[in-house]
Amino acid sequence: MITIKDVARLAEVSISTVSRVINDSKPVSPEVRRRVLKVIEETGYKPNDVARSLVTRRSYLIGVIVNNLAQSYVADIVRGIEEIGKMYGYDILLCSSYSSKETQEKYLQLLDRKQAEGLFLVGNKFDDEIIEIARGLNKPCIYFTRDVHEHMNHISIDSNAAFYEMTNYLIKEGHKKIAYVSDFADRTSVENDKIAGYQKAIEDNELQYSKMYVVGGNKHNRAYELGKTIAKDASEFTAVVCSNDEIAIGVMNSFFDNGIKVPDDVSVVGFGNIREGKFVRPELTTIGEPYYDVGAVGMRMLIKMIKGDKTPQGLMELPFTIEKRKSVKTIG
Amino acid sequence: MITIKDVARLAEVSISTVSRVINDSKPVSPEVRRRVLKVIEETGYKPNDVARSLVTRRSYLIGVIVNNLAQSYVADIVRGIEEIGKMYGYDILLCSSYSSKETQEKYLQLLDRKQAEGLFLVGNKFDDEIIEIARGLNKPCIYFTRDVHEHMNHISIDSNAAFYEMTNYLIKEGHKKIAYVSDFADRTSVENDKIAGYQKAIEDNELQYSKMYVVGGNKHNRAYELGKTIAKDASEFTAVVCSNDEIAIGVMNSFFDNGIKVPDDVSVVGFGNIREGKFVRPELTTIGEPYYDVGAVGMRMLIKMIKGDKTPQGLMELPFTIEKRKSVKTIG
DNA sequence: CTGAAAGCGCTTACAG
DNA sequence: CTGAAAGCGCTTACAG
Repeated sequence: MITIKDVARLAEVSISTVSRVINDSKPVSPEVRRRVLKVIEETGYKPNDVARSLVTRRSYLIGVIVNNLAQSYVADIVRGIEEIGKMYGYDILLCSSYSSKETQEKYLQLLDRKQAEGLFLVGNKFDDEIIEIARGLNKPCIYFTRDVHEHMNHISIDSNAAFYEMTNYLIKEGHKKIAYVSDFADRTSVENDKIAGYQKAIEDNELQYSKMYVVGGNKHNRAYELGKTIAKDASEFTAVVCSNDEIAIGVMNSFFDNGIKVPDDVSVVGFGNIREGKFVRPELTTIGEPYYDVGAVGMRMLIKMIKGDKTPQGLMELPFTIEKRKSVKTIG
Repeated sequence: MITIKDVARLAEVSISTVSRVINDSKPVSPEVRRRVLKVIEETGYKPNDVARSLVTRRSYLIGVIVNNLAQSYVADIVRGIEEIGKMYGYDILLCSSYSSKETQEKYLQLLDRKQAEGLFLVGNKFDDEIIEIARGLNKPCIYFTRDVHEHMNHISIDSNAAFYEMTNYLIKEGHKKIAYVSDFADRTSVENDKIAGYQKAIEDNELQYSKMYVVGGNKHNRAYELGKTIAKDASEFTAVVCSNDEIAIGVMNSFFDNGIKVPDDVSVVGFGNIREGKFVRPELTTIGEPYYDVGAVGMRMLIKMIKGDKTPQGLMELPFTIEKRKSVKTIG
């Protein structure tokens, strides 16, 4: 391995001078600069970032802890983080925890030891204990989740408004009997927001009907199973609003297999705009969160915080979109 | 920031001793060990991995360059890499290049400066020039791609055998007229393997019919467009073998929108077993590559190489599976 | 079992 | 504009 010392020796200058030309940190005479550059070129010397990091106390490493990279929205957020990071010279240390608290804690410690300058937690649920450990690290930290926590910088969309708007859209399309499918029995604050948005739309339009189902898990499979039950009630409503796209697709597939046609018999809408929603037939109408932007905006916030700006605390809300596709039918 | 020096001072020992108890590298008397541990506990001291890395010349960092993290198979491979890495204490520096040669090169340099101990390139296509730069880094490197390169450690499945077996499966189900949809006009060696496997099955069964389409791109959209053309010929065959799942789903969707029923009118099969294949209706019958294993096996190879084992060179083949689902019909 | 010292590859006052 | 020296936070022979 060739070091700054070798370059200095070969160029017949001090290592200070080599450092200066590498970093462009202080004036160096053209002649000397040329000599150093030539040696660097010839030897293929590359500065060792570990050594540099030790003295500058900068790692330019951002730790990203995700629950499951395979979820498409997670990949999109990570992409946003990464692209903005790249613009500012930050790199990503990726950690997938698969929702294991133990793994999350291990990674948090690791990121600390590796001198990560900032942290992202990306996923639906992080235990309060993990949040506390993360805070204890005393690093800039941003929390991407659908469940809001206090004391944390947080990026999200206004779920209440989103579900209000989506439900209103269904009503405008002529639907009067609209059911709702929730994810868990023990609701997160975000889920409560969603339900409240849905209910407000029902009430504002003076509709009577509103039926609620609970999946009791976020696996596609659970929604599929529940879908069989919902299918039996299908004559009671013309549309169903689902807490998220995974559920919506599970329900749609269950309908398909039980002879209920979407959207002819029942319209289905979701939330999240996951990639799969465009692959299923009919294509799923859903609420789009700007995941890439969530990552990008979060990264900008984080970089600001790393630079010492204390201002961007608290919650940041991004705009949502209603992705109108084929799973909703206009009723006469 | 609290350092090893602080701990040493507080515990009234030398920093050497502190280092020894942290790393369990040399015997330390129980009494002294207890004292040191107590101080560590009280101060919350955590070793600085950057400093440690500088002296040990170990970073325990593995650079992973992917083209697109949003592809589900990439996420699965990364998962395999990460989980095995975690077992051996290696961490992942994630770099998404989105197929940009410039970005790939930049990341390669970066990973070198960060002292990454090994490299993964994950994606369909990497330019030869990039491969050369990667090799020039002189680090253990593993290449995950569907296009085989010489001089590189490579993990894949036997595409030829996979397509042979899949086509035979269709024939056994009674299909006699089977078309093939290829991805690009300028074929990769893997694509040639696939086509050869398909053709061999046709020939071995003394079937006459074999029609070939070329998508000319790997976007779902392109396959959808081509699907319209294929739909017009639909009476000429009863099954179509697609080069990959993205194409298969594009074709299926095009069939759906053009009134061709899958599998009743035409059976469709793909390759890759991407997540979306289980979400579409009918569920896609496809060839499964064990992506998680690809990542895991690759990581084991890489770690071996890092440890100085020179043996695991060249190509490694993993078993494939035929995922029989709903997009194939048995013909009388 | 323990400590003093050298050194990993850099950056950065400081002095000239 | 340039160099000698100190130091970042550790590990590891070496000596005792």
